[in-house]
Amino acid sequence: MAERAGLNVQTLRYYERRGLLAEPARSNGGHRLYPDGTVALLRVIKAAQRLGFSLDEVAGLLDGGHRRPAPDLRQRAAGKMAEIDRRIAELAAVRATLAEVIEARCDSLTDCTGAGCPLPDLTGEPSATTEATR
Amino acid sequence: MAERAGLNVQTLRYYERRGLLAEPARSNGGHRLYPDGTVALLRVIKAAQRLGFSLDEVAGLLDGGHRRPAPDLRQRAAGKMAEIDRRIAELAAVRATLAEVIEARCDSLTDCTGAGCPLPDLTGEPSATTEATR
DNA sequence: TTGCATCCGGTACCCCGGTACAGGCTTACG
DNA sequence: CGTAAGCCTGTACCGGGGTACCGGATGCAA
Repeated sequence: MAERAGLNVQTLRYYERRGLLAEPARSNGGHRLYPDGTVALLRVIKAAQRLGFSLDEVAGLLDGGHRRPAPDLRQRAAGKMAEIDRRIAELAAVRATLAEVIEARCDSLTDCTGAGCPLPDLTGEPSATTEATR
Repeated sequence: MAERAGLNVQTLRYYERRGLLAEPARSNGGHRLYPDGTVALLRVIKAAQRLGFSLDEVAGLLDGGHRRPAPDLRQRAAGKMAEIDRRIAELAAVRATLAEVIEARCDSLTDCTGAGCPLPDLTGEPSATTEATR
């Protein structure tokens, strides 16, 4: 199974523990007998992960989807998209600050000689300049 | 010290272990006596962290900055910016796919009835449709 | 001097998504 | 029937950034 799905055996068992895979039937000797469609299910799980859902969230999506025809997926996708937008915005802000650091030719975290170095602001330091400007 | 810097005491000791703070002098009884400027240093560390540097990277930046006048900071900031650009690009791709999922009105991860549902593609599933279209 | 807050070192635990290893049992193939 | 490959459970570990708890020692003020 693991081979067919391109996953580690331990990962399958991990998913089982996390509730993503139902406990499968067993052979007399105790070996897991996976039902048809398990490969497809695992691919769905990986796809959902790539969309930014955590394993717990994927478990919820799978459980919900089986019982109700629920518009849950759409709702959760929308929520996830908002979350991703927030993360993108954060990263964009960080990126902008890094650009300033580079542009100001900052040369040290602690004693930057560059003009317009944005580092003092970032530290929340109550500098003379900051005080004076308000 | 921890109180003045707004950090947990354990965090200070953790930074010491990680090499971000030099081992401070001790009182007779063994209590740490932090030198002046430690609050400022901790603020710098937090600022660098906000810029996306890991603790190891911050340690490197601090060490380097003390000895050489090195343009290291600029170089590393540029590298970090590229890294952040990559992460933003990944998130943008995920965001786009989520938008498709929402637009196609997908209702289930496993049995989506929406037209143009992008999920099959994501799973890497060798579907009949996919086969036919090439 | 006494009392209480705080610090000390050491160790263990948190989240997240897995991965590895040990020691033993089962299954499939020849 | 023998043997090797593969599975079984249980437990421990990875990385990153901390946090919590323990028993004991210290520091400072009244």
